[in-house]
Amino acid sequence: ARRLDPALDAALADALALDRKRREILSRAEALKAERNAATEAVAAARRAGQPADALMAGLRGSGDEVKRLDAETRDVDAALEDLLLRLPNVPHPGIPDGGADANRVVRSWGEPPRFDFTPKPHWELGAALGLFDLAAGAKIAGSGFPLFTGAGARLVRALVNFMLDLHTGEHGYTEIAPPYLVNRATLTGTGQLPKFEDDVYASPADDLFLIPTAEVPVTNIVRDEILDGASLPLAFAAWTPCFRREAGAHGKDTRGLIRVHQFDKVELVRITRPEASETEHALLTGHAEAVLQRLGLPYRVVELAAGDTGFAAARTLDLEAWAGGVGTWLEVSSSSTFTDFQARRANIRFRPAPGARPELAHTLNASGLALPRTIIALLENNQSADGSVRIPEPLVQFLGTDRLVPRA
RNA sequence: GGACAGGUGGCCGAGUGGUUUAAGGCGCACGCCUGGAACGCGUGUGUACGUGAAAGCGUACCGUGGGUUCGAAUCCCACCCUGUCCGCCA
Repeated sequence: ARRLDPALDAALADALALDRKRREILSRAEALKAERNAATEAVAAARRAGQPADALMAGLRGSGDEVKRLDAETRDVDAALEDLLLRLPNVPHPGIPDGGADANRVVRSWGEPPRFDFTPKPHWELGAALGLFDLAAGAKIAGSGFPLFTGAGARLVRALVNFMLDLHTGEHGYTEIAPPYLVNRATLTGTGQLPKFEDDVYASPADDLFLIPTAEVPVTNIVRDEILDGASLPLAFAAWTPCFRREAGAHGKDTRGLIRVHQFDKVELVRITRPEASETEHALLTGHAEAVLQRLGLPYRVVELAAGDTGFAAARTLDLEAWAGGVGTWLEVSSSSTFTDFQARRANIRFRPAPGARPELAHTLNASGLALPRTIIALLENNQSADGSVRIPEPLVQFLGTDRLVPRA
């Protein structure tokens, strides 16, 4: 109800009805199987005793048909119920605001948006003059929204990736992962993209594989169908991957330059935790993403999403929005979410709290740390000078080999 | 892509239609033994669903999904994965 979607109530009612039906059929099937097992055992006992069992066997002929019919019915109901349940979103965290995107609230901000004594340029103009990317070439090769970075721009991508990975693995304690970029259905179902959002991901139908929209997908699924040792938690993984998103219907507004693209690089942070730790883990995780912005000296604000603006799988999401001084807007460069046990239930991710104790569902969390194109936008636009050159933040200098990008003659 | 061999509990490994309640071993837990330990001996050792207040009872699970049968870890079919060799290839 907090998601303001009346269809949810109907779906819940359907699910409850299906569950009742399933239990009823299952009870009948199991009672029949218990009978059959006893009868079968009688046949075995007779044969062991050397007595003829033909009469017993003849009497049982055809008795499995009803079991088979009930099993088939159970399968059908199970499939219908599962499909329904897989399309239900997570329950919003009780602490977040009701309402849609207009109810989002800024919880804190860091840094000061730069003031310019000239008219700042948007990143697509800066990038063209600096020779950092060639969007026309990308469009020719693949299509609109597939950026092609060149020269120092390509090296800037590599520099950011190296800086972020070194920070998260070296100082924040993450284990680096280099995962597959194509994944199967079970994996995408585990993190919540399937079955509901199949239209949003690129696919290779001949193989029934999908290009990852985020490293969250392969990395969270590392522990799918596992029972983890409670003492090993929390798990913390950092992964740099390209991300592929169809962004169907997103053309037009806010898509200029690198703002919204079909392929982009991102460093992703994933944490697998005990349920009771997930709220403090969420704060810790968000801080790890914020550290990237702070080291780069990029002003940002932290926005807590209202229930109606929170994604399908998340219970609570904090967006990090960096100020972009050229286009003059806040750009989402990271989304830090706790999924409570939503993904863990779908992906069957459990842990044993203590030796010998029953397994429990873990909690999963992830945050971008960070997405590259918008970080590059903020970096270029905020650090520009009147002459079109761009100052490079100190942490990137060693990776980029220069502290200033200068327009080509 | 082709050929062959495999996939059994936390691990190793036996098991070709019903004495399987998955042998045996390792590991782990508890107990006995000991001044304490090792050794030895004994007991126990999964997951999910249904039912029940609970104890318990029932059902399913030997890569996955179907099938044959009164009955399947075992027989049949399809698929997935691993290994070895061949082919192709960065």
